Amino acid sequence: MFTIGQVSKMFHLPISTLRYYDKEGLFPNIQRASGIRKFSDAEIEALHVIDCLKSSGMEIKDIKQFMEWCQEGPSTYLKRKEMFERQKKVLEKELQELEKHMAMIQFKCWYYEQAITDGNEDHIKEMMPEDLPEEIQALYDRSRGSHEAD
Amino acid sequence: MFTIGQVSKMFHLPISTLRYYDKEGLFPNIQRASGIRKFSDAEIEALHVIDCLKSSGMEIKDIKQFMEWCQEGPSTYLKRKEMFERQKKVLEKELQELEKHMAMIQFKCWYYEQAITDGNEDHIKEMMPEDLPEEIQALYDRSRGSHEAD
DNA sequence: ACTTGACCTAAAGTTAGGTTTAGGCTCTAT
DNA sequence: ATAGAGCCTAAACCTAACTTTAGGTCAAGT
Repeated sequence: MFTIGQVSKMFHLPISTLRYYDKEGLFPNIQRASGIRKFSDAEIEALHVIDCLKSSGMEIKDIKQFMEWCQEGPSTYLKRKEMFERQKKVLEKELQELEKHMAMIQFKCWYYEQAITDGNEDHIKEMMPEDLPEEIQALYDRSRGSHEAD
Repeated sequence: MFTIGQVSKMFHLPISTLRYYDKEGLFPNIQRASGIRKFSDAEIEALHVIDCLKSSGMEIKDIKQFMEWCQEGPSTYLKRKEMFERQKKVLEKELQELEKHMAMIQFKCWYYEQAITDGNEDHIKEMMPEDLPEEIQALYDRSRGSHEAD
Protein backbone atom coordinates (compact mmCIF):
# COMPACT_ATOMS: atom_id res chain seq x y z
CA MET A 1 0.00 0.00 0.00
CA PHE A 2 1.31 3.42 -0.98
CA THR A 3 0.41 7.02 -0.25
CA ILE A 4 -0.24 9.47 -3.05
CA GLY A 5 3.17 11.02 -2.47
CA GLN A 6 4.95 7.71 -2.92
CA VAL A 7 3.04 6.91 -6.08
CA SER A 8 3.76 10.38 -7.40
CA LYS A 9 7.49 9.69 -7.12
CA MET A 10 7.18 6.16 -8.46
CA PHE A 11 5.50 7.25 -11.67
CA HIS A 12 6.95 10.75 -11.94
CA LEU A 13 3.47 12.21 -11.94
CA PRO A 14 2.43 15.30 -9.97
CA ILE A 15 0.16 14.60 -7.03
CA SER A 16 -2.41 16.88 -8.60
CA THR A 17 -2.52 14.63 -11.63
CA LEU A 18 -3.15 11.55 -9.52
CA ARG A 19 -5.98 13.31 -7.75
CA TYR A 20 -7.32 14.43 -11.10
CA TYR A 21 -7.25 10.84 -12.39
CA ASP A 22 -9.07 9.72 -9.30
CA LYS A 23 -11.68 12.42 -9.73
CA GLU A 24 -12.14 11.32 -13.35
CA GLY A 25 -12.89 7.81 -12.15
CA LEU A 26 -9.68 6.05 -13.11
CA PHE A 27 -9.37 4.33 -9.73
CA PRO A 28 -12.97 3.27 -9.22
CA ASN A 29 -12.19 1.05 -6.28
CA ILE A 30 -9.50 2.96 -4.42
CA GLN A 31 -9.60 2.55 -0.65
CA ARG A 32 -9.21 5.33 1.88
CA ALA A 33 -8.13 5.40 5.50
CA SER A 34 -9.90 8.34 7.15
CA GLY A 35 -9.99 10.29 3.92
CA ILE A 36 -6.48 9.44 2.75
CA ARG A 37 -6.09 7.45 -0.45
CA LYS A 38 -4.36 4.08 -0.19
CA PHE A 39 -2.88 2.98 -3.50
CA SER A 40 -2.81 -0.81 -3.70
CA ASP A 41 -1.50 -3.17 -6.40
CA ALA A 42 -4.73 -2.65 -8.31
CA GLU A 43 -4.13 1.09 -8.60
CA ILE A 44 -0.45 0.59 -9.44
CA GLU A 45 -1.50 -1.76 -12.24
CA ALA A 46 -4.11 0.78 -13.33
CA LEU A 47 -1.39 3.39 -13.60
CA HIS A 48 0.71 1.14 -15.83
CA VAL A 49 -2.32 0.67 -18.05
CA ILE A 50 -3.08 4.40 -18.03
CA ASP A 51 0.49 5.14 -19.13
CA CYS A 52 0.13 2.65 -21.94
CA LEU A 53 -3.28 3.76 -23.16
CA LYS A 54 -2.51 7.45 -22.94
CA SER A 55 0.55 6.94 -25.10
CA SER A 56 -1.64 5.86 -27.98
CA GLY A 57 -3.78 8.94 -27.54
CA MET A 58 -6.68 7.36 -25.72
CA GLU A 59 -8.83 9.84 -23.84
CA ILE A 60 -9.36 9.77 -20.11
CA LYS A 61 -13.05 9.06 -20.49
CA ASP A 62 -12.31 5.93 -22.54
CA ILE A 63 -9.72 4.76 -20.05
CA LYS A 64 -12.35 5.25 -17.39
CA GLN A 65 -14.68 3.04 -19.38
CA PHE A 66 -12.07 0.29 -19.32
CA MET A 67 -11.63 0.65 -15.56
CA GLU A 68 -15.36 0.30 -15.16
CA TRP A 69 -15.36 -2.88 -17.21
CA CYS A 70 -12.71 -4.22 -14.87
CA GLN A 71 -15.13 -3.65 -11.99
CA GLU A 72 -17.90 -5.51 -13.75
CA GLY A 73 -16.16 -8.88 -13.78
CA PRO A 74 -16.00 -11.73 -16.30
CA SER A 75 -18.91 -10.49 -18.42
CA THR A 76 -16.65 -7.79 -19.87
CA TYR A 77 -13.58 -9.88 -20.71
CA LEU A 78 -14.42 -9.80 -24.40
CA LYS A 79 -14.87 -6.02 -24.46
CA ARG A 80 -11.60 -5.55 -22.66
CA LYS A 81 -9.77 -7.85 -25.03
CA GLU A 82 -11.25 -6.11 -28.07
CA MET A 83 -10.21 -2.79 -26.66
CA PHE A 84 -6.60 -3.88 -26.36
CA GLU A 85 -6.75 -5.29 -29.86
CA ARG A 86 -7.94 -1.93 -31.17
CA GLN A 87 -5.14 -0.21 -29.30
CA LYS A 88 -2.67 -2.64 -30.77
CA LYS A 89 -3.65 -1.46 -34.23
CA VAL A 90 -3.30 2.15 -33.14
CA LEU A 91 0.20 1.48 -31.83
CA GLU A 92 1.15 -0.36 -35.01
CA LYS A 93 0.16 2.63 -37.08
CA GLU A 94 2.01 4.92 -34.70
CA LEU A 95 5.09 2.77 -35.07
CA GLN A 96 4.95 3.07 -38.85
CA GLU A 97 4.66 6.83 -38.63
CA LEU A 98 7.47 6.99 -36.16
CA GLU A 99 9.74 5.06 -38.50
CA LYS A 100 8.84 7.38 -41.34
CA HIS A 101 9.63 10.39 -39.19
CA MET A 102 12.87 8.85 -38.01
CA ALA A 103 13.92 8.45 -41.63
CA MET A 104 13.15 12.10 -42.28
CA ILE A 105 15.12 13.22 -39.26
CA GLN A 106 18.11 11.14 -40.27
CA PHE A 107 17.89 12.57 -43.74
CA LYS A 108 17.79 16.08 -42.36
CA CYS A 109 20.77 15.42 -40.13
CA TRP A 110 22.74 14.29 -43.16
CA TYR A 111 21.43 17.25 -45.16
CA TYR A 112 22.62 19.85 -42.69
CA GLU A 113 25.92 18.13 -42.16
CA GLN A 114 26.49 18.41 -45.90
CA ALA A 115 25.29 21.99 -45.95
CA ILE A 116 27.74 22.88 -43.20
CA THR A 117 30.56 21.18 -45.10
CA ASP A 118 29.65 22.85 -48.40
CA GLY A 119 28.76 26.23 -46.87
CA ASN A 120 25.51 26.23 -48.82
CA GLU A 121 22.71 23.97 -50.05
CA ASP A 122 23.41 24.35 -53.77
CA HIS A 123 25.31 21.12 -54.23
CA ILE A 124 22.77 19.07 -52.30
CA LYS A 125 19.84 20.60 -54.10
CA GLU A 126 21.42 19.72 -57.45
CA MET A 127 21.62 16.10 -56.36
CA MET A 128 18.16 16.18 -54.92
CA PRO A 129 15.93 14.58 -57.45
CA GLU A 130 17.80 11.29 -57.83
CA ASP A 131 21.55 11.60 -57.36
CA LEU A 132 21.75 11.32 -53.58
CA PRO A 133 23.98 8.68 -52.03
CA GLU A 134 22.06 5.43 -52.12
CA GLU A 135 21.63 5.15 -48.35
CA ILE A 136 20.46 8.73 -48.07
CA GLN A 137 18.09 8.33 -50.97
CA ALA A 138 16.59 5.37 -49.11
CA LEU A 139 15.99 7.52 -46.04
CA TYR A 140 14.46 10.24 -48.14
CA ASP A 141 12.13 7.84 -49.91
CA ARG A 142 11.06 6.19 -46.68
CA SER A 143 10.34 9.57 -45.14
CA ARG A 144 7.68 10.30 -47.78
CA GLY A 145 6.20 6.84 -48.15
CA SER A 146 2.42 6.94 -48.61
CA HIS A 147 1.10 10.43 -48.49
CA GLU A 148 -1.24 9.95 -51.41
CA ALA A 149 -0.96 6.16 -51.38
CA ASP A 150 -3.93 5.51 -49.18
CA MET B 1 1.97 25.69 -56.99
CA PHE B 2 -1.10 24.59 -55.05
CA THR B 3 -4.13 26.27 -53.52
CA ILE B 4 -5.00 25.83 -49.87
CA GLY B 5 -7.79 23.44 -50.83
CA GLN B 6 -5.43 21.18 -52.77
CA VAL B 7 -2.93 21.12 -49.95
CA SER B 8 -5.70 20.39 -47.49
CA LYS B 9 -6.56 17.24 -49.43
CA MET B 10 -2.93 16.29 -49.97
CA PHE B 11 -2.12 16.29 -46.26
CA HIS B 12 -5.57 15.47 -44.89
CA LEU B 13 -5.53 18.68 -42.90
CA PRO B 14 -8.52 21.02 -42.58
CA ILE B 15 -8.14 24.32 -44.40
CA SER B 16 -8.61 26.07 -41.08
CA THR B 17 -5.56 24.29 -39.74
CA LEU B 18 -3.42 25.41 -42.67
CA ARG B 19 -4.53 28.99 -42.14
CA TYR B 20 -3.81 28.64 -38.44
CA TYR B 21 -0.30 27.37 -39.21
CA ASP B 22 0.23 30.29 -41.52
CA LYS B 23 -0.97 32.73 -38.88
CA GLU B 24 1.44 31.15 -36.42
CA GLY B 25 4.30 31.83 -38.80
CA LEU B 26 4.98 28.35 -40.08
CA PHE B 27 5.12 29.50 -43.71
CA PRO B 28 7.17 32.65 -43.30
CA ASN B 29 7.73 33.11 -46.99
CA ILE B 30 4.44 32.04 -48.52
CA GLN B 31 3.50 33.94 -51.66
CA ARG B 32 0.09 35.29 -52.47
CA ALA B 33 -1.67 36.17 -55.70
CA SER B 34 -4.14 38.96 -54.92
CA GLY B 35 -4.62 37.76 -51.39
CA ILE B 36 -4.76 34.05 -52.18
CA ARG B 37 -2.07 31.80 -50.75
CA LYS B 38 0.11 29.92 -53.24
CA PHE B 39 1.69 26.84 -51.69
CA SER B 40 4.99 26.09 -53.41
CA ASP B 41 7.50 23.26 -52.92
CA ALA B 42 8.92 25.15 -49.96
CA GLU B 43 5.59 25.06 -48.12
CA ILE B 44 4.98 21.44 -49.06
CA GLU B 45 8.36 20.57 -47.64
CA ALA B 46 7.55 22.65 -44.57
CA LEU B 47 4.40 20.60 -44.07
CA HIS B 48 6.36 17.37 -44.19
CA VAL B 49 8.68 18.76 -41.56
CA ILE B 50 5.76 20.00 -39.46
CA ASP B 51 4.20 16.53 -39.56
CA CYS B 52 7.48 15.06 -38.43
CA LEU B 53 8.24 17.52 -35.66
CA LYS B 54 4.72 17.57 -34.31
CA SER B 55 4.79 13.80 -33.97
CA SER B 56 7.57 14.06 -31.44
CA GLY B 57 5.58 16.59 -29.48
CA MET B 58 7.36 19.73 -30.61
CA GLU B 59 5.35 22.88 -30.07
CA ILE B 60 4.21 25.16 -32.86
CA LYS B 61 6.33 28.01 -31.54
CA ASP B 62 9.47 25.87 -31.76
CA ILE B 63 8.62 24.72 -35.25
CA LYS B 64 8.21 28.39 -36.10
CA GLN B 65 11.68 29.03 -34.76
CA PHE B 66 13.04 26.39 -37.13
CA MET B 67 11.22 27.94 -40.09
CA GLU B 68 12.73 31.28 -39.20
CA TRP B 69 16.20 29.76 -39.15
CA CYS B 70 15.52 28.45 -42.64
CA GLN B 71 14.89 32.04 -43.72
CA GLU B 72 18.14 33.23 -42.22
CA GLY B 73 20.38 31.21 -44.52
CA PRO B 74 23.68 29.36 -43.98
CA SER B 75 24.47 30.99 -40.64
CA THR B 76 21.84 28.77 -38.99
CA TYR B 77 22.81 25.40 -40.50
CA LEU B 78 24.36 24.28 -37.25
CA LYS B 79 21.35 25.24 -35.16
CA ARG B 80 19.08 23.42 -37.55
CA LYS B 81 21.22 20.30 -37.50
CA GLU B 82 21.39 20.34 -33.71
CA MET B 83 17.65 20.68 -33.57
CA PHE B 84 17.14 17.57 -35.67
CA GLU B 85 19.67 15.75 -33.55
CA ARG B 86 17.71 16.64 -30.44
CA GLN B 87 14.54 15.45 -32.08
CA LYS B 88 16.23 12.23 -33.04
CA LYS B 89 16.84 11.54 -29.37
CA VAL B 90 13.23 12.36 -28.58
CA LEU B 91 12.03 9.91 -31.21
CA GLU B 92 14.40 7.23 -29.97
CA LYS B 93 12.96 7.55 -26.51
CA GLU B 94 9.46 7.52 -27.91
CA LEU B 95 10.27 4.36 -29.81
CA GLN B 96 11.43 2.66 -26.63
CA GLU B 97 8.27 3.63 -24.83
CA LEU B 98 6.19 2.46 -27.73
CA GLU B 99 7.84 -0.94 -27.66
CA LYS B 100 7.24 -1.19 -23.94
CA HIS B 101 3.59 -0.33 -24.43
CA MET B 102 3.28 -2.77 -27.30
CA ALA B 103 4.56 -5.51 -25.03
CA MET B 104 1.97 -4.60 -22.42
CA ILE B 105 -0.83 -4.61 -24.96
CA GLN B 106 0.21 -8.00 -26.28
CA PHE B 107 0.36 -9.29 -22.75
CA LYS B 108 -3.12 -7.98 -22.06
CA CYS B 109 -4.47 -9.53 -25.23
CA TRP B 110 -3.11 -12.88 -24.11
CA TYR B 111 -4.41 -12.30 -20.59
CA TYR B 112 -7.98 -11.68 -21.68
CA GLU B 113 -7.92 -14.53 -24.15
CA GLN B 114 -7.00 -16.80 -21.27
CA ALA B 115 -9.58 -15.23 -19.01
CA ILE B 116 -12.26 -15.84 -21.63
CA THR B 117 -11.17 -19.46 -22.00
CA ASP B 118 -11.03 -20.03 -18.25
CA GLY B 119 -14.12 -17.99 -17.46
CA ASN B 120 -12.23 -16.18 -14.72
CA GLU B 121 -8.82 -14.74 -13.85
CA ASP B 122 -8.03 -17.12 -11.00
CA HIS B 123 -5.82 -19.50 -12.93
CA ILE B 124 -3.84 -16.67 -14.55
CA LYS B 125 -3.39 -14.82 -11.29
CA GLU B 126 -2.00 -17.95 -9.68
CA MET B 127 0.62 -18.16 -12.42
CA MET B 128 1.31 -14.47 -12.24
CA PRO B 129 4.43 -14.11 -10.21
CA GLU B 130 6.69 -16.40 -12.24
CA ASP B 131 4.87 -19.30 -13.83
CA LEU B 132 3.62 -17.65 -17.00
CA PRO B 133 4.48 -19.23 -20.35
CA GLU B 134 7.99 -18.13 -21.22
CA GLU B 135 7.01 -15.97 -24.18
CA ILE B 136 4.28 -14.25 -22.18
CA GLN B 137 6.56 -13.71 -19.25
CA ALA B 138 8.96 -11.98 -21.63
CA LEU B 139 6.21 -9.60 -22.77
CA TYR B 140 5.24 -8.89 -19.20
CA ASP B 141 8.79 -8.16 -18.16
CA ARG B 142 9.41 -5.91 -21.13
CA SER B 143 6.23 -3.99 -20.39
CA ARG B 144 7.56 -2.90 -17.00
CA GLY B 145 11.18 -2.36 -17.92
CA SER B 146 12.67 0.64 -16.09
CA HIS B 147 10.14 2.35 -13.94
CA GLU B 148 12.43 2.71 -10.98
CA ALA B 149 15.56 1.91 -12.97
CA ASP B 150 16.40 5.45 -13.88
C1' DA C 1 1.93 25.27 22.16
C1' DC C 2 3.22 25.42 17.63
C1' DT C 3 5.32 24.60 13.39
C1' DT C 4 6.09 21.47 9.68
C1' DG C 5 4.87 18.14 6.35
C1' DA C 6 1.71 15.32 4.09
C1' DC C 7 -2.66 14.64 3.16
C1' DC C 8 -7.68 16.49 1.72
C1' DT C 9 -11.62 19.26 -1.29
C1' DA C 10 -13.99 22.31 -4.46
C1' DA C 11 -13.57 25.48 -7.74
C1' DA C 12 -11.25 28.51 -10.65
C1' DG C 13 -7.58 29.12 -13.95
C1' DT C 14 -4.40 27.75 -17.71
C1' DT C 15 -2.62 26.20 -22.19
C1' DA C 16 -2.04 24.44 -26.73
C1' DG C 17 -3.95 23.64 -30.76
C1' DG C 18 -7.17 24.11 -33.18
C1' DT C 19 -12.40 25.24 -35.01
C1' DT C 20 -16.26 28.08 -35.80
C1' DT C 21 -18.58 32.21 -36.96
C1' DA C 22 -19.69 36.18 -39.47
C1' DG C 23 -18.86 38.85 -43.01
C1' DG C 24 -16.81 39.69 -47.55
C1' DC C 25 -14.45 39.09 -52.37
C1' DT C 26 -14.15 36.93 -56.97
C1' DC C 27 -14.61 33.58 -60.54
C1' DT C 28 -17.50 30.42 -63.46
C1' DA C 29 -21.34 28.11 -65.15
C1' DT C 30 -26.49 28.44 -65.98
C1' DA D 1 -27.54 38.40 -63.12
C1' DT D 2 -27.35 35.18 -59.87
C1' DA D 3 -26.00 31.08 -57.52
C1' DG D 4 -22.31 28.27 -56.04
C1' DA D 5 -17.48 27.23 -55.18
C1' DG D 6 -13.39 28.50 -53.31
C1' DC D 7 -10.76 31.88 -51.46
C1' DC D 8 -10.00 35.69 -47.51
C1' DT D 9 -9.88 37.91 -42.33
C1' DA D 10 -10.58 38.84 -37.45
C1' DA D 11 -12.26 37.38 -33.51
C1' DA D 12 -14.80 34.43 -30.65
C1' DC D 13 -15.21 29.87 -29.17
C1' DC D 14 -13.95 25.11 -27.74
C1' DT D 15 -11.76 21.04 -25.46
C1' DA D 16 -8.83 17.98 -22.97
C1' DA D 17 -5.88 17.54 -19.50
C1' DC D 18 -4.03 19.44 -16.15
C1' DT D 19 -2.60 22.98 -12.44
C1' DT D 20 -3.34 26.38 -9.07
C1' DT D 21 -5.62 28.47 -5.32
C1' DA D 22 -7.72 28.84 -0.99
C1' DG D 23 -8.92 26.84 2.87
C1' DG D 24 -8.85 22.82 6.00
C1' DT D 25 -7.47 18.25 8.80
C1' DC D 26 -4.19 15.60 11.26
C1' DA D 27 0.15 13.49 13.31
C1' DA D 28 4.91 14.06 14.63
C1' DG D 29 8.73 16.54 16.31
C1' DT D 30 10.87 20.68 19.25
